[in-house]
Amino acid sequence: MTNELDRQLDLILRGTTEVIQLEELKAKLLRSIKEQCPLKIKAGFDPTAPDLHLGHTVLIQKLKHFQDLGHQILFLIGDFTGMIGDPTGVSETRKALTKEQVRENATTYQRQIFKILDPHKTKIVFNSEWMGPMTAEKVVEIAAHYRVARMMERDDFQKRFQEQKPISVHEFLYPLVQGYDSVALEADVELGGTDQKFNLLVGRDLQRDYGQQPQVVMTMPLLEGTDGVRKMSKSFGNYIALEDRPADMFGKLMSVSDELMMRYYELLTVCDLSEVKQQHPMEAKKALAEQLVRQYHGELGAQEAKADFQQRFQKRDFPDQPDVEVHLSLSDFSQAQGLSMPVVDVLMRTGLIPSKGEARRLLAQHAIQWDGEKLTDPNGHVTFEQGRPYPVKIGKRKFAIIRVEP
RNA sequence: GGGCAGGUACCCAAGUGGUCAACGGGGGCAGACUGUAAAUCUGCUGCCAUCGGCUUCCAAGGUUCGAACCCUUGCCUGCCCA
Repeated sequence: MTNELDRQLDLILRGTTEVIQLEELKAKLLRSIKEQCPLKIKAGFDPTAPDLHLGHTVLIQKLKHFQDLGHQILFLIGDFTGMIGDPTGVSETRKALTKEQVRENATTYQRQIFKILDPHKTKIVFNSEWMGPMTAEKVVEIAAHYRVARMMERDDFQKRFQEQKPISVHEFLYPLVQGYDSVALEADVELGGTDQKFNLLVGRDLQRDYGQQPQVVMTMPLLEGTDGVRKMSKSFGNYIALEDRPADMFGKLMSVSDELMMRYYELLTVCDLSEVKQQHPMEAKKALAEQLVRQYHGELGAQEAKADFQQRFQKRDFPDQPDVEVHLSLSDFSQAQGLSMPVVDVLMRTGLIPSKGEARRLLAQHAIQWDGEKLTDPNGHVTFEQGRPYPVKIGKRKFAIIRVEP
């Protein structure tokens, strides 16, 4: 039995930042083994961001570990919490999600997480289930379980308070609701990023107050985004989404610094790090990109992405698949000019450039290659031959084909 | 309820009557260099345009030849006092 405990602990503790309390975890595991009763493992997710990225997978992989060990995964979608709003200060008015949207987002979640988790063994729950019908009386009662001073212990509250930035009352409700979710689910363990530590701990306190065994809290490191500095997040734009096109995913992974690559290896794979270090960094990076793309897009996607990458960037060739193909017709040209058009207009037609000003800039900066030749005149024109495809390269990474149809 | 401070481009942040499409930093984009590395260096970074024009500095009014800058009201945020 101790063997089984060690075996489980080994996998569970891999990569975790902190476990509160380790002894409690051991006790729970032991009991679970003895009584053959799986532990309830809870992790909460925001319903407004069904666009999962690699940062989320650190946590999901950990859930997977628990799942493989036979425990019950509770994948909580915080639809109720999501309807109130998000606790990041400078928010605009957020639209309440409709039931349909929530259901839709849930489907999107499933599509993504089931690339990692086993759908048959994963229970998806919504906190609106118990929070929705809750009376105001009950809410007040829950709120009475927690003190403002303790609330203010939370880092970001404290920081914002000191910086004289706004904190809304409902933001205090956030940790409370999240904590109450643990009560409602009778969670044994809750997983979260290190930034969630405070919220996770509130769950422990509330469970204790409600006469339950407090959950064990496990925090996972936050994965740095592609900038290598800030945590991966959609709002920073430094993320690699699970549903990024294979080529994009591959490309984003390749442009990451060597240092960050090691971090990704550490948190996203089970590869032996010392072996990785033996390789040439570029080879190692390609292997990483290939491995991750394969996980989310399959073998074929991985191979295509790799080939596309090598062609586009390593050989600097025009890719087999341009980003867009533009078809012009004779009516796009004025009769007086024949088949000639200002370059700026042509570039706009690709939709790959936000404004004509941007197009001029790119021209002035020698970033436009037309049919194999650099164009540098912002006021220049190009002339077409009917039916012939013209390859255009915009900057380093955008490719288009333009053709005049009869 | 009262007093005070503040709301400027994607973010931070200068500017406080004309020389402001608005200093600087971050971010982004591009070029050089490369392993599409990262780091670094350089340039660009409201929109349209050949000069030049057009729409911006929370919102709406107002003063003025002229306002991001002054006045009024409103909205928003923080602090202090009750």
